[in-house]
Amino acid sequence: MTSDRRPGRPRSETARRAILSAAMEELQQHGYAALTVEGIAARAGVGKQTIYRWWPSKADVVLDSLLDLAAERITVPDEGSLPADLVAFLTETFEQRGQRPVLIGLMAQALLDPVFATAFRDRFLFGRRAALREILDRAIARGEIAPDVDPELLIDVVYGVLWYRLLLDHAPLDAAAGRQLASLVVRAVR
Amino acid sequence: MTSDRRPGRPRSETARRAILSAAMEELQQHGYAALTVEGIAARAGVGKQTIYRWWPSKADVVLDSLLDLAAERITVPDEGSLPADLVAFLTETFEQRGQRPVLIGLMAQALLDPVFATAFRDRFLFGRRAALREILDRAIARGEIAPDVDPELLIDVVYGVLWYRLLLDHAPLDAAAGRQLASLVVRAVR
Amino acid sequence: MTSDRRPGRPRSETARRAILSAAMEELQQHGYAALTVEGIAARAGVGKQTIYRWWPSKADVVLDSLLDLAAERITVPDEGSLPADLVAFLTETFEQRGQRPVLIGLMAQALLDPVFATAFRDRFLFGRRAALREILDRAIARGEIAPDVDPELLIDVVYGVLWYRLLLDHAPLDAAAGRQLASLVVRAVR
Amino acid sequence: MTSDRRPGRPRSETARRAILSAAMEELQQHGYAALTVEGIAARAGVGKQTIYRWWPSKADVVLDSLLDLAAERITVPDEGSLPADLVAFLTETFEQRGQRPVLIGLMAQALLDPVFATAFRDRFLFGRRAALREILDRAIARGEIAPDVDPELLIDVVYGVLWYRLLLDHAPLDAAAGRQLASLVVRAVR
DNA sequence: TGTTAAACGAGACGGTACGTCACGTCTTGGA
DNA sequence: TCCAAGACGTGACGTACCGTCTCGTTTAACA
Repeated sequence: MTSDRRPGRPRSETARRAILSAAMEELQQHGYAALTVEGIAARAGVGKQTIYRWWPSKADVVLDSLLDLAAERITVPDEGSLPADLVAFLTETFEQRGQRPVLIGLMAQALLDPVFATAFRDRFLFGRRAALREILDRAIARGEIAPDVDPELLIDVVYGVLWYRLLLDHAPLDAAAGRQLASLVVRAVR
Repeated sequence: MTSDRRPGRPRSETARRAILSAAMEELQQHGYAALTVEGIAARAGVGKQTIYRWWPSKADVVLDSLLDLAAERITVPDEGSLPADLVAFLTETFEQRGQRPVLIGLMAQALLDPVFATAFRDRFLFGRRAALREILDRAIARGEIAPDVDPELLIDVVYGVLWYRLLLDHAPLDAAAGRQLASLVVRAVR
Repeated sequence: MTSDRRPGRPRSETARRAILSAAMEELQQHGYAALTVEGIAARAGVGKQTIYRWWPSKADVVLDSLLDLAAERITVPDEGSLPADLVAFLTETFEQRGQRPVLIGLMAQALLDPVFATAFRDRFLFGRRAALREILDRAIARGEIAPDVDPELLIDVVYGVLWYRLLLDHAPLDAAAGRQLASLVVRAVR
Repeated sequence: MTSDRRPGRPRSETARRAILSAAMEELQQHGYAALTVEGIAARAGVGKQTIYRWWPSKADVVLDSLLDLAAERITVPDEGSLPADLVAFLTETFEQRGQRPVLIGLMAQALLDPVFATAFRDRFLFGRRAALREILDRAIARGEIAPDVDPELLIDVVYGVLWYRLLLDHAPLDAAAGRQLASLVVRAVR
């Protein structure tokens, strides 16, 4: 067994955390459009180079902040029936108050930068899809979903509505909306 | 009846068209992220001021280009039944090949700039929603949609899936996808 | 006869002067080593790009400042005899108090940057040499300089001593030093 | 008698020599302007700290390299007469081909950094002056120099011409130039 | 048929942030 | 204690665009 340390001064965990926090604070206060690498560095008390050394863009910093925060929070309910699972999952998912600035900022960046888009999909969005897929797979096993319904389309419907409302901000995004959508989905798969 | 002419040299229609074309060409060639006002002006053979005189931002130029192109193309099918209408509407809507760079660019801008977001919603997105709403209202009148189904949620489902796939680019966006979604919606509203 | 104006907004004379003054002030206060383009721009109330648009480097700004100031000051004495001319020329030339920071800064830059070195030679140093050459040519015509003495070497001697003392700062650089050198040169050319 | 050893690991002579060589190689290849501490360290296979531990700046490294190389080479001729000594000294001194990049780099640094300027003067330039002074003192003892001629000024003349040509690079710097200057000096001191 | 006034092209302007470079210092494990 | 390695805070670099401004020129309606 050998030491897995690389030579040289190790990466500063203090700086890493200061950067992630600073990014979230700047974002919450001034919005994603006003977010700058220089601003993050200044607030974190860190050199710009320390940011560029570890993250290819400011969006990747924000994504890491989000993943750090959301790490523990993905819970897949297992209530025994599709309607119960869906309501539990969607009411929780739809109550992402405060996350809107983060999510639309990341999405904006993903739309402008294909490289980041891949990271965003793989590290964030696809994880959420997998959680929902688990619920649907259990429902399929129980025979709660008609065999001619494509579960991937159902996932698109659920997250489509979520993101569409997140982006347009034209309709409420809360537990009630989650319940309403859950009931529509249940109706559609019979 | 009065002359609506203002004194001075009138706005140049030539310049206007050159700007809209240049914007679309730049966008198609280099993507929205690389679009700059200076680039548009240079390609159009126009001074920057001429752009700023008539549009508040480059996104508004692109939106105008899009609306110019799409002006005639919003047709609301009326086939006599919800399934037929939906299939007609969605197969056409989902076949927007080539429009993706424009649409995701505008959406990115809308996410970053709340002022433009309003313009984008009011001048583009809500128009699309209204078309679908017309179809649904006719179906409701015919009794094809259960009374406890909120048509606005149905619209969110349809455009949610459309935009979600447009943004993520993880699943096909074509006539087949349109038909699949149409059949799911029909199933859900019974 | 046509207007020789180029199209577009003309160069701002105000900005030009503000930049040259700011450069000289910064240089006098903090020295050439601490001179930065950002510092000049900030003090002049000007964007950095306005400096880069017109000067390839900060050294060229300083050189322009120097030439602006020194424009009128090159006077070639004509007293009728080599000793008198030399004393007049050297006492004046050697009394360049306050210019030392400027001159050694420019020389340092010229040593580090061959492109600027050419500009410095052609626009400043060779002009000084030409003035002395005029004096020597008159002396040659009068037969005051032995024919086997190369006037270019004499110029090197005079400016060599000047610059060597400027650079090393090990010996006085004043009117007395000028007189002493003048008498040595006169002695050498007999 | 005590051991002059300090505790701990002794300084690595290997590293010292690698640093001096690397500095000279970088300088000869890319010029002084492109010389960096990081570049020297990388080429020498040495940590940056090892350089900073022993030298205050990169210029001091180069100065040490130069002094290492030039250690043995200062020879003061003693031919019995001023003209012979001067010709011998100047022809040798002026033939410093290959040294130009080193010398102008060090001079540039000295002009920008007063601390290094002192080191450069004391450790390099004044040693050269002393050699010439020895020759002149012998000539004074022999009565070859008129008593009203300041030998320090003569030294300034000689090194002034040398450095002025080194800096401007406008005239040859070779044995012939050395002989020409020697004959002018001899003429001037009669 | 000139006068008036706004739009036009060109491009310079004061700014902001970018991503990079090198500085000189600090912090590891190993010699 | 020194060494190689390399991360750190710092600060300036030169560039790209922003949105505004100031030129001389063009183009129409009005006088």
